[in-house]
Amino acid sequence: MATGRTHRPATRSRGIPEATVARLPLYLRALTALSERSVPTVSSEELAAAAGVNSAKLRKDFSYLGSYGTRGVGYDVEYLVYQISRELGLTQDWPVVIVGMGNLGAALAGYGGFASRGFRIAALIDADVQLTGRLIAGLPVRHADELEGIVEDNQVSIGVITTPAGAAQEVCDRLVAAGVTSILNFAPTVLTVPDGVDVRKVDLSIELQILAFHEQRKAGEELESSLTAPPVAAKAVRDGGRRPGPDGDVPAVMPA
Amino acid sequence: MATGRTHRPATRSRGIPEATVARLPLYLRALTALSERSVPTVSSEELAAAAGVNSAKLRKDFSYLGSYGTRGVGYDVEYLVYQISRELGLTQDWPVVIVGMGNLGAALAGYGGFASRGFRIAALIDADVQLTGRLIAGLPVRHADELEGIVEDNQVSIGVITTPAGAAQEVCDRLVAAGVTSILNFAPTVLTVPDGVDVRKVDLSIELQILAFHEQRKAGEELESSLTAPPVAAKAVRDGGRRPGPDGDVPAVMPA
DNA sequence: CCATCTTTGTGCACGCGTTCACAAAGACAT
DNA sequence: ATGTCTTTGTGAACGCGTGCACAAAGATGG
Ligand SMILES: NC(=O)c1ccc[n+]([C@@H]2O[C@H](COP(=O)([O-])OP(=O)(O)OC[C@H]3O[C@@H](n4cnc5c(N)ncnc54)[C@H](O)[C@@H]3O)[C@@H](O)[C@H]2O)c1
Ligand SMILES: NC(=O)c1ccc[n+]([C@@H]2O[C@H](COP(=O)([O-])OP(=O)(O)OC[C@H]3O[C@@H](n4cnc5c(N)ncnc54)[C@H](O)[C@@H]3O)[C@@H](O)[C@H]2O)c1
Repeated sequence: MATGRTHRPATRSRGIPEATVARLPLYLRALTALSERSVPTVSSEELAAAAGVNSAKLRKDFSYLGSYGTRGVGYDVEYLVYQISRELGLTQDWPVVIVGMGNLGAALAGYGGFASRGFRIAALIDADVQLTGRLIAGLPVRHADELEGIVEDNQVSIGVITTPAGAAQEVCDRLVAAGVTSILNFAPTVLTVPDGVDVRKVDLSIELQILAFHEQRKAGEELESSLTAPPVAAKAVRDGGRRPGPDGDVPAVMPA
Repeated sequence: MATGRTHRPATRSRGIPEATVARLPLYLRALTALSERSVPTVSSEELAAAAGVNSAKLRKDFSYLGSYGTRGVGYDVEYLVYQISRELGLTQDWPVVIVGMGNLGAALAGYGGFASRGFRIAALIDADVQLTGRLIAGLPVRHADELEGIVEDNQVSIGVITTPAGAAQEVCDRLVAAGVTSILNFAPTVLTVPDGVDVRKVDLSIELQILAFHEQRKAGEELESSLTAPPVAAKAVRDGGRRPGPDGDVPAVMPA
């Protein structure tokens, strides 16, 4: 997964561990699906399976929020959806600006998963005058000159950067100066920000490189074992035991 | 990140901690930039700053790879680029398929950061016959029926999934059955895969929710400190402090 | 009201990752 | 060579996150 993380050391926001916060959206997604199927209650075991985590971990995560379960029964789905939403701050609207309306920015602008969680696109911004005024996902692209005004007028506190790497720091600085305090950065650069500003990064290239590392390692082990062990058909190894392993694979959130 | 991470317990791949692996691409990026500026050597302090990490951490990370530095001088940039590239498996070509050529898939297909690291797009795949044959980033979209053949013919071991969530597990199963052992998933679903297959996920929505959480917390602290401090006009805080109050929410609806 | 059965909430131990702090290694000047 | 100065490489301590295992809570049935 993708993501890197900002430098947030022992902050332990209001007692909720960072690792737990990162999983809450996962639980919320699973719970929302259950809610849509009108399932009234769910056990930690079931929900954990749906979210792809260990049930003990899930229970401990929920315990940070409070005692919302009923022993012998499980958790009330609707209630939990509400509690987690509230904890994550999703009961309110978060105006967001996207800066850099190239391929990626346009894809994000049209992404439905945005609005469905209370993230409202306040504006799409680009420095290219050719793009100014053009409609993307129904919204007109605004010129970068208007950035400060847009952020201030709309009380935007979250900014998404999808400009080329070279422009990212400058855009970031302007966003922060205008009042943005949370940034989601897709440009492959390290952003420097003042204290109090959160930055999370998504870097596709890094994700692929991590996969490549493990891929290479797998190939290496294969080779090794086929040298040590009697030469089994390589093809069989490639197809290696494909059991529907219950390995709940969680992605990427590393402390920085 | 996008992070979180795979459940890779005591695997400690060849002694290199997972956290270190996740940072190697970061170092590589910084080193590549230095290389392009023809900088011959770099100290752990400088490189750490460029990569946005602690210098002790960087040195420890490198120590897992071997002793590539020179005391009193630093690290040889070119040599380190090569060593890290080799460790990550970037000295070879990795054929990749992208499945689901919608907005996001198209953006990824055109992304330059792909090829620049040895990730070669072997094929773009979509189930929509309307798209079949259409050129995206210079490559023709192939129909999903061809998936297995493409993967086998090109020895593809890395697959990228950018289909809607509902189709992701099925696509994943087919990729794995055809021989793919590493998957980068952009669909908001938990994928179940056999042992030996790595999955990393990138979820924009989760990233935004984590930002929202901290954003809310910041707003809460703001409010708190202005309540603890001499009673400034509460009204001013409500209206002036631009974020809508975090805790002034609806009272809890208790479950049965 | 009591017994039984299910499932939560958590104490505890363990391992990984981070960071500090410093000895040792080497470059460089004299 | 010898001394000084810089910077690496790592031992050690610490803190966070994870998962086991179980007591307690509460539902349910008789
Ligand atoms: N396309 C992908 O799949 C992908 C994947 C991962 C990361 N990224 C990164 O995301 C960023 C955007 O990628 P892309 O493919 O959309 O690039 P792109 O070139 O298509 O779009 C970049 C846009 O940013 C605009 N821009 C440039 N400078 C600006 C400024 N100062 N202020 C406002 N707008 C500015 C440009 O006009 C352009 O429209 C890049 O940093 C890229 O490395 C892209
Ligand atoms: N667009 C974004 O910015 C964004 C951001 C984060 C996550 N995502 C996720 O990425 C995925 C793709 O998003 P999108 O906006 O590109 O959606 P999209 O609807 O534009 O594209 C999806 C594509 O997948 C194809 N498809 C559907 N079923 C398929 C199958 N079985 N095999 C092959 N192809 C199939 C469709 O024909 C379509 O072209 C979604 O799961 C979305 O939730 C998107």
